[in-house]
Amino acid sequence: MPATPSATADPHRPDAKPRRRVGRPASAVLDQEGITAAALRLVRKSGYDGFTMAALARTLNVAPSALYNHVSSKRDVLVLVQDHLTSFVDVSAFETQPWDQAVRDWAWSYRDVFARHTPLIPVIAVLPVADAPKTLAMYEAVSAGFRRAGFPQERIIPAIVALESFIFGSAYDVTAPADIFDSGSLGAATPNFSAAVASLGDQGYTNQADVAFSLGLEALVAGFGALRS
Amino acid sequence: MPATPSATADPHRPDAKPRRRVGRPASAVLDQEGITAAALRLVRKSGYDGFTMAALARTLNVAPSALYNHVSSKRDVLVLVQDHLTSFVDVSAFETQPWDQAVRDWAWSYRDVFARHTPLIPVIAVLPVADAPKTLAMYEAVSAGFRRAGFPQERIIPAIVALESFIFGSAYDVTAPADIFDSGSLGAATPNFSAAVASLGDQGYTNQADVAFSLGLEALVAGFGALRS
DNA sequence: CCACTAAATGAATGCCATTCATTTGTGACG
DNA sequence: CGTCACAAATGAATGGCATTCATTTAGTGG
Repeated sequence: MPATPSATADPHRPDAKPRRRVGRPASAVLDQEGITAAALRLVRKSGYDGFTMAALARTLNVAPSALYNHVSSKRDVLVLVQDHLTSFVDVSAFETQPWDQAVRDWAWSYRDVFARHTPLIPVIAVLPVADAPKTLAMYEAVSAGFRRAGFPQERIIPAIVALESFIFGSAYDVTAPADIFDSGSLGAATPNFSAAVASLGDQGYTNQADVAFSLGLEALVAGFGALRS
Repeated sequence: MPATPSATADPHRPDAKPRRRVGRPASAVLDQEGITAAALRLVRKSGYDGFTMAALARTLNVAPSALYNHVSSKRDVLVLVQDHLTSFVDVSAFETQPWDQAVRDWAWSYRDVFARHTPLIPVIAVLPVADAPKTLAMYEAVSAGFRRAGFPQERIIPAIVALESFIFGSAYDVTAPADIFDSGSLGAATPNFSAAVASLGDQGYTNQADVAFSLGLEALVAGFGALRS
């Protein structure tokens, strides 16, 4: 039975000094699961700017170099976090709902999860699925839903990829500042754009991001729905 | 007449030593335009990994600290590069083609430009338009095209945002490795996904990215086209 | 003519990911 | 039961990075 990684960390006292003597400890302090959990906790608390290998090591009460016995790089840790987060994406609707509603539920859930983790998007987008088992499981659930809905085999992956691209791009929108469309002093030179922006009213940008996401998602669902046989 | 930034750099000889004496030079060596051009050249040659303030300074034959008289951070340089690149996006079809074809031409052009510059996407996606005049000009041209095509004012921005989200996400796909969907040893556990992947044949991934982009784009064009009055 | 400011240098600063030598414990093999 | 390979920790480098600051020099406005 491997030691639970929290066994040596005491969250009550902020002593935090790595008071462990040199050499292999009696029972292992670290493992990938513990590193992943600590990384996610750290990101939630300090954001991706505050997420450094040194800070991660500190929360685990360990020297930074110890991490490299379990992961080979910081990117490796991000991959672990990414895959873990993917398990929070809700694919259950593919079992319980008609195809179009299942896609909606999945897409919103997927966007919401990664809107809080946009620095992972460049990592996910080019990550081989073999390196991320939980992500692969999500694809399997979605693919199965598409097949049951009558999609021709060779359209399933392109449709999922297109949806995913839209989802990733939309995740960034959620985090954009509210005044992103204020043209400032240049507004006079862009009458059409400015008028279009003015017609939006002054809902928060998150809401605006939701409007755009909904609009695009409905178009994709409608367009792809027509492919079913 | 300000000095052209290439005047002091000799691309024939790789001497490269910043042999300039301390103190303000007779005529300014740097300006934002020159920095932007050099940054783009550097990125094309060395990629975003090789793009450091020190390397940029070296190509300009200048000490790194000199850059900070003209930009306030590395991010600032990236914003300059981003805005410059946006002027390469082709919006001319909005003047010459019917709306649907104009959107296609613009979207493909936009994707192709930023597929080679994906590290800029996190910057663009949350950048206020007021900080990027050429980007603003692109939005104006696109907005005008949508208005002329009969879009209701308040749908124009959401539609453009949705298209842009799809475009940014799709730009990442272009750069993904060819074997991104190989499930390796886990393939047995994901029959639906594996079958869908197998049905794709073995075209390169760039082509696969094009298939997905085309599929999604057509769905969005069709869906948004229905909004016109 | 003089003060101010702009634009360069070069020397720090502090942070970061990563590597390496070293120490110590564990488990497998003979 | 001993020893030997390996696993897992420490702590001290290493080299690179963006950025800052004091300093120097040169134009510019009053």
